[in-house]
Amino acid sequence: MAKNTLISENKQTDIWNQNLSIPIPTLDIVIFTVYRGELCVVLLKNENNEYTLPGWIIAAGYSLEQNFDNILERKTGITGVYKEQLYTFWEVNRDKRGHTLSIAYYALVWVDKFLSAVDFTKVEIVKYDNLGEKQIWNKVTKVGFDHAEIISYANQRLKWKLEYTNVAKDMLWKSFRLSQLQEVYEIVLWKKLDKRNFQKKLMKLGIVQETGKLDKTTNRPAKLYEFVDEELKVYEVL
Amino acid sequence: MAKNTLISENKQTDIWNQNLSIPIPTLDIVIFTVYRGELCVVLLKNENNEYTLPGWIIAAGYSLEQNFDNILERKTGITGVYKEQLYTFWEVNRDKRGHTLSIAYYALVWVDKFLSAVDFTKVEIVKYDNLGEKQIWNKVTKVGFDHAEIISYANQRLKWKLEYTNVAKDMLWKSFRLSQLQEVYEIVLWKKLDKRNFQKKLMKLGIVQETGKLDKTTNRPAKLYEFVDEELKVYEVL
DNA sequence: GCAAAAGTGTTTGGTCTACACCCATGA
DNA sequence: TCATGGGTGTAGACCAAACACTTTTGC
Repeated sequence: MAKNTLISENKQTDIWNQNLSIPIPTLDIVIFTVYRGELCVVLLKNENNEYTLPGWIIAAGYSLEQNFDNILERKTGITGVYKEQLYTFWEVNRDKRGHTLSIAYYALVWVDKFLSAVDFTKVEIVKYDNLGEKQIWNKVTKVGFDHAEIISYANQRLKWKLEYTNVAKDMLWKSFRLSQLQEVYEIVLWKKLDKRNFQKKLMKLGIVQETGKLDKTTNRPAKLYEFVDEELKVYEVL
Repeated sequence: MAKNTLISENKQTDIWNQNLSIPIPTLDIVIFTVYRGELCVVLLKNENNEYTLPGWIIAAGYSLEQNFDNILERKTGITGVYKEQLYTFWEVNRDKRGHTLSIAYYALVWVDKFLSAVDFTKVEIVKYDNLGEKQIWNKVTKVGFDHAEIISYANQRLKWKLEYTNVAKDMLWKSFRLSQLQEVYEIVLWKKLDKRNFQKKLMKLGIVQETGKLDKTTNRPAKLYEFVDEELKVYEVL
C-alpha cells in the first residue's frame, strides 16, 4: 500500500474550493476484463447508486504513469495492468463541483490477476452488455451519457487493438490453446469467428507461436501457444 | 477580434505563481497546410529562437472548442479550421515554469484561407521536412524533442486520416481536378501515387463526385470534382 | 506540330471468406 | 463406443498494384 500512497487524497480535495481560472484535470479509467465468458467493466458506485469510472484528480509532480497507478490501486486495489490513453474529455458542466477535464485511459487485466488483486468492497464488476440497464454517472442529465460514452469509446479502441496488435496477451495466461485465444476474441469483438481463418490470420501476422508443449486437461490434448512478442506490437496488415 | 478575446491572457498568468497541487492544463496546436507544394507547419518563435507550437493555458468556464478557437486566433490570426484532438502529453519537467499537461490538437487549413487570415508578424511557416534542422522547443534538453514529438505524431494521424476519410476537403477549394487532389495526397503521404489506382479508390469509396463543370485553365480541360460529403466522414474499407 | 496534362483497362497476385470432415483422448 | 474438442485444406470473390498509350487543347 505504502508505495502507492505518495499522492494523498486529502491534499487535493481543497482544490474544489479555490475557484481557479483553470479546469481541474482528472484521470478516469475504464478497466476491462473477460470474466465468466463475458466482457466486463470495473466500476464504482456513488452515493446516488450511479456507476462511475474509477478516477481522481491528477497530482502535479508525478508522472501520468504514477498518477494512473496510484489512482488504480487506491480505487480498486489492482496494479500492473496494460493501459492506454484514450481521449481527453471536457464539458463545462461535467462535474457539479467545478470545471473538470477528464483524461480517460483504458486498462486490460487478465481475470485471474484481477480477482486476486481487486478489492470488491470498493468496486463492482458489470457485464459490458448490461451497461445499458445501469445508471451511469452524468451530472447534467442524470442519465447515462458521460461516463457511458467514455466506456463505449474505450470498447471501440479495444476492438481495433485486438485486430491489429497482440494486446490480447494481457487477457490470458502465458501459454494457452488457440481455442482459448479465439474465445477472448469472440467475446470482445462480439461475434463468432471461423476457427481455421482465425488461426491462419494469427500465423500470417506472426502474433503467436507454438511452445512445443501440450495441454492435456481435456479429452484430446491441444498444442499450447504463446505470444511471440512480450511487448505490445502493432502488426502491419500490408 | 472582440468576439474571441473572451479569455484574457492576463487573468491566467498568475496561475504559475500559485504553487498548485494540480498540473496546469494547456492546449497546443499543430497547424498543417500545403504551401508551395510542400507540407508545412505553422510555428511561433520564442525569445531563444526556438520554435514552439501555438498554445496557451486552458481557461475554465469555456469549452475546449472555445479555448481552441481563442488560442488559435490570438496566436496566429487564423479562424475556422478543421481540428482534431491528438493526445494529451505530460511531463513533470515539460515546462520550467511549472508542471503542465498539454492537450495537443492538430488543425488543417487550406493555404488560401491561411494566407489571408494569418498574422505573419506572429508566426512562421516551416516546411515539415525542414523541421529537423530547427530548434524545436523543449525545456529540459533544449534540443528538439517535446514539441517535435507532438508534430510527428500529428503527421502520422494526418496520413491515416487521408487514407480513410475525406479530410482532404479542408486543404482544397470546393471544386478541383483529381490531379490537384492527388498532389495533396502525394505531398502529405510523401510518396508517388498511381493516377488510375488513385482515382479508382476515390470512386470506390465514394469520396468525390463530378460537378459536371470543366476547368479550362490548362491546355487540355479537366473535369472538376467535389467532395460528396460536407462533413468529415470515415469511409469503411470493408 | 509539339508540349502539357487528361483520360482510360487489363492482368496478376494476394488476401478474405465460406465451408466439413476426420482424429485423439478420457470417461 | 461415444462425447468432446482438436486439427486440417480448398475454391471463389474481391481488392490492390503494376503498367502505357491515346486524346485534347494552347501555343
